[in-house]
Amino acid sequence: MGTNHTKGPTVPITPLYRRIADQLREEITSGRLGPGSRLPTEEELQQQHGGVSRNTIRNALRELAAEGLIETATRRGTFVRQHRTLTYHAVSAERADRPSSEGRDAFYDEVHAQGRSPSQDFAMVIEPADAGVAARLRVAEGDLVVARSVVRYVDKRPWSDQISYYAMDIAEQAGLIVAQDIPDGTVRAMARAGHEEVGVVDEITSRMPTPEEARVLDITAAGVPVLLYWRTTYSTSRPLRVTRTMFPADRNCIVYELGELVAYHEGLRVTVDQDQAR
Amino acid sequence: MGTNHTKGPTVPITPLYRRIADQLREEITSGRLGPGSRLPTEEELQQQHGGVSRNTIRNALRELAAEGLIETATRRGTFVRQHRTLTYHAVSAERADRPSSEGRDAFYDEVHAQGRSPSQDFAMVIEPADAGVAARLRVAEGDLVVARSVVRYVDKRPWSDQISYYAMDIAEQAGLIVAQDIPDGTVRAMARAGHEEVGVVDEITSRMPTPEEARVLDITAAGVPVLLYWRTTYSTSRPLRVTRTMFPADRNCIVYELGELVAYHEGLRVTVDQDQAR
DNA sequence: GGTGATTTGTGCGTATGTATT
DNA sequence: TAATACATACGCACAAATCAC
Repeated sequence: MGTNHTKGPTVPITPLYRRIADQLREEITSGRLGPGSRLPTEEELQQQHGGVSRNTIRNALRELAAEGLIETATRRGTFVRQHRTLTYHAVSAERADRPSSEGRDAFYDEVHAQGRSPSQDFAMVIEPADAGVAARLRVAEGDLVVARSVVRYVDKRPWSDQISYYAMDIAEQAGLIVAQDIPDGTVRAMARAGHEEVGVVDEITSRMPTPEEARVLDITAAGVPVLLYWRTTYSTSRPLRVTRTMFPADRNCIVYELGELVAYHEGLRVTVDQDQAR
Repeated sequence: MGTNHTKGPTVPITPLYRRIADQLREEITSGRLGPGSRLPTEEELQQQHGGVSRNTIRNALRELAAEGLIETATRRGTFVRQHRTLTYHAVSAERADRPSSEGRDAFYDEVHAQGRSPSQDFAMVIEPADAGVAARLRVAEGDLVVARSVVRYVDKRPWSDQISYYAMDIAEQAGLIVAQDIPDGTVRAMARAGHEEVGVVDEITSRMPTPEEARVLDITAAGVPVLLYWRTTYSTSRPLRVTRTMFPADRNCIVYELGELVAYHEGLRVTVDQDQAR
């Protein structure tokens, strides 16, 4: 009540909780608090900073969590996040002479090569095209399109959420309207029906996930964005496919390899973590 | 003080602040609260939800801010963020027969074409290579490399933060150790010195910015990640250049156009916003 | 395998500062 | 100048999850 602790009559140009956050951040980025190490408890932090209120400490911690630097676990404490298993998701540039099969084989190969176990959930629905899909597929908004979705897992952990859209006529001709995975790949199925992919346009951006997206991709920590990756493929005459893939950004990296890369492949394939650890 | 408000004896499976956030999110995503529109004040929200505490409302709002959905301004209120000027940053796939000049011309053309004014701050320093640069450039960590950095602006607003690294010997031969922009482009300068870029490896990822990065890129709102884009280029025998570019993710999109795209260019170039608005 | 202690999660209340209208 | 509305900071209480014994 009357406890006026006349402590800060000075003008704290930067707020208290932010100064505390700055101090902790420095501990982390400098390496004194390495990945996986535990921070002091909230109460300890209160005392270390001259008995500030718990809310102030929590504000500071929330700041760092939003930056993706730490994560908290009830009862266990607060920990420096480790951007561990930074398996990178390579997207090789598709070439006209080597069409991939919707990436499925590539995914399996990639994951198997790393000694981990891939799996996936598949679904097919027919639905009206929203604005984004309609514009890319060049159909009218609301036209029915075939949507084939795959959620991929590595060691039972969700890795990517992908959905591909096809115009009705092409889907019918290529036999894509089946509620199962197409072993051979939809790309080859379309090619057999006379629709060969000869060019692609990729759009890559990023944003924070919705709670639903975070749930699907098992993003538990705050401060982890998703990578949004749209691929539109074309035959010589029209768009064939629109694929929208969402990745948790802390576990993935999109890689393009273009041109002559003998010099690249000669050297050892270095998979440095992409500056995630700052 | 002894006001024990025996209000919630029930088990609120989802916390109160989260339910309030869910409700507000629905208002926004459904469009009832459009971009730019103002939310009720915190006090109004308290009343609308049966007189909950202000902290609870603020928790809900912080949730939405961290998702990039809203932003708050002292005294003015809380607003639905508008992912407005979604100018997209096109990165055309470089081809061996058409090397670009470090992107500078491309940037100027791109921005000018949209009737906006580009500008940039340039700097050159010689510094030891960190682990990421060293591995990509295939020099030893700590070896001195030439770093040429550019911060690009569109209408005086920061757009990207880019820094390119060159091995010392190549930089000397190509005359890159000058503290000015090279009008012709460093790529052509290297080519003249016998180091021609014939292949590139791009790595794209995303994370939340550090406060310093947010300051440089003028990212004021919470919940806005940055796109991290590494390009390593190769001659037939070795890595030539490592370029690290950082973009605010809410204003940028990286685009690749690969293969034959007559069908794409025939149709109007649709620049749909990339699902940023959900 | 339960019990208690620890630690974060949620929610309440209050006061004052600061920027803007 | 005054009022408004968000920002920061203090305090408290209890719940829930987990770890150690």
